[in-house]
Amino acid sequence: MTVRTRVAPSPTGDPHVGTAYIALFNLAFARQHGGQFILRIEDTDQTRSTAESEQAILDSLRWLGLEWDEGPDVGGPLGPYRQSERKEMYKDFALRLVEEGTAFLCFRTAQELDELRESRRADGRHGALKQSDLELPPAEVERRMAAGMPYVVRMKVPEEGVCVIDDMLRGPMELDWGAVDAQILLKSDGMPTYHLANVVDDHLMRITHVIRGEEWINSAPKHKLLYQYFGWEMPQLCHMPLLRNPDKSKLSKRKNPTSILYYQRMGYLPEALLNYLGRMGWSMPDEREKFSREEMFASFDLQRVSLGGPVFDQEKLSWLNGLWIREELSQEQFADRVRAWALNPAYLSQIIPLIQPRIEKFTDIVPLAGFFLSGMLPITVADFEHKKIELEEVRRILQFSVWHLDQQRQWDRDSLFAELKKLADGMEIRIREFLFPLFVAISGSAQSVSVVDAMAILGPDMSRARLRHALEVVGGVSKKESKRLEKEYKALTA
RNA sequence: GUCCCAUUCGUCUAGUGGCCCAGGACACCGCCCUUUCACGGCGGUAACAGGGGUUCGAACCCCCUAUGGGACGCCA
Repeated sequence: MTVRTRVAPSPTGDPHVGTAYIALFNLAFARQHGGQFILRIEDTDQTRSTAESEQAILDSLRWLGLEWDEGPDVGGPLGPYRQSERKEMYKDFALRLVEEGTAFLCFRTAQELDELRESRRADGRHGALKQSDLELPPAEVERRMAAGMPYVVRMKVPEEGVCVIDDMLRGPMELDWGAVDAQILLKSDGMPTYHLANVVDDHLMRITHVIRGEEWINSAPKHKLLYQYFGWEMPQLCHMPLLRNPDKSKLSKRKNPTSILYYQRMGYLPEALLNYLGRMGWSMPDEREKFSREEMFASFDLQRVSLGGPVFDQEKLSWLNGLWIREELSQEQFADRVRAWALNPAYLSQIIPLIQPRIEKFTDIVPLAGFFLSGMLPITVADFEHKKIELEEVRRILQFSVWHLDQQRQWDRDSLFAELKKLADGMEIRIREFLFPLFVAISGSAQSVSVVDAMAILGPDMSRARLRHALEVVGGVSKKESKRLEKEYKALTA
């Protein structure tokens, strides 16, 4: 038995807890059955992943105690799409379907596609585009081909009827073919889409079980059809519930820290975080709350997964982490863990250049740089008093910064400074005044080391969490106000 | 909008037709322990989304409604 999950690097490169969540259940299931667990990083688009972001995912999973097996070599877990012979392989598979008549070349332009979808919607039909919608007169095809216009390979999809997908937890699910697009298999740049790569790889790697997030249910019919077209056996599918924000929406960084790196920086033990993820939608037969990876694997039973999307509750995670710290660590181990957490050369060497020029004695270190070892800072609204900036303006600066930094992909000090400067200029606030609330939010004080350096060291999720926390401390932004500000912000950044 | 998936205390969950006027955990509240606080111990508030069936009997099976979420890309 071979179980696999696929992970996509997030655009910001942060390893997502949802990734670890799915990986955990794949691994548990595989280990329980003495099978292999294969991890693949999927990024045929190559817009998200960099060598660093891929490495960050692998490192984070390893930190959590999740391991994976090598399996049959189909490019390895990292960047198989960079290899040109792979690209050719997928192309060959796609063309094979074209020859067999289950896929076709499509010369439609992006604009035409928009119009087609628009008219379908206007008619009140399903939005899905089928082969019949996409067909062009033969003469037009010839003209476009002769003109060297780009084309894609699409799979043919039944116009109507239902497709039954068997889910290990949900049983048979009936999906309507009418809602399924004639899916693109090969993009005009010759790269496979996820759907094609997914099916081809799984087959080559002899995957027998796929455990993935619920968001994939709707593409299961495409996958099933591809298996049929190729004449391959399809793996068993299992769709796990999605982790949720406190407001029940899909866990997202705008509402909740999602990066494993954040929980690391926050001082959670990997065992505790993994334990907590294991409690999301799953329970031990004896309902105990605290259990190790090995204990979980020993009693694992996929049927005990409950399907309601669990809310990721940091408070309960903290309680569990406290349990692990108190009950599982000797004093020696405790010391080792703290060293590994932050009192290590790699972390300290980032901080030292910032504080060394500013202190007179070592006892100055904690007052000046203690915020590097803290979680949420104990700040109050009084800390934001400033002789030139009204509280209202503080709120505006913090809110704009939160929005702006949410979209920030590069998280080094120079890009951060450049972006914040741009924002300050747009708001017509002098940078030194603009930065004041950020200093308080990030470091807890207006007299501190460079705030952009601090943000770079603390990382995106910790920085964002502190800014959001600060925004709450100064009274938050009402819904009405938020709408008005958003308009203003959009005008600024447009 | 269309399709799909889900729905037990605020949150995580147990529960697969009688053991359930629903059990545990976090959070919250109270008491005890204690020179403070925390830890720990004890106790409390608090839920089967609603309506119809099926059945001697329903949190559990079926249907409808509601609510939440997800998916509808040359993203994954």
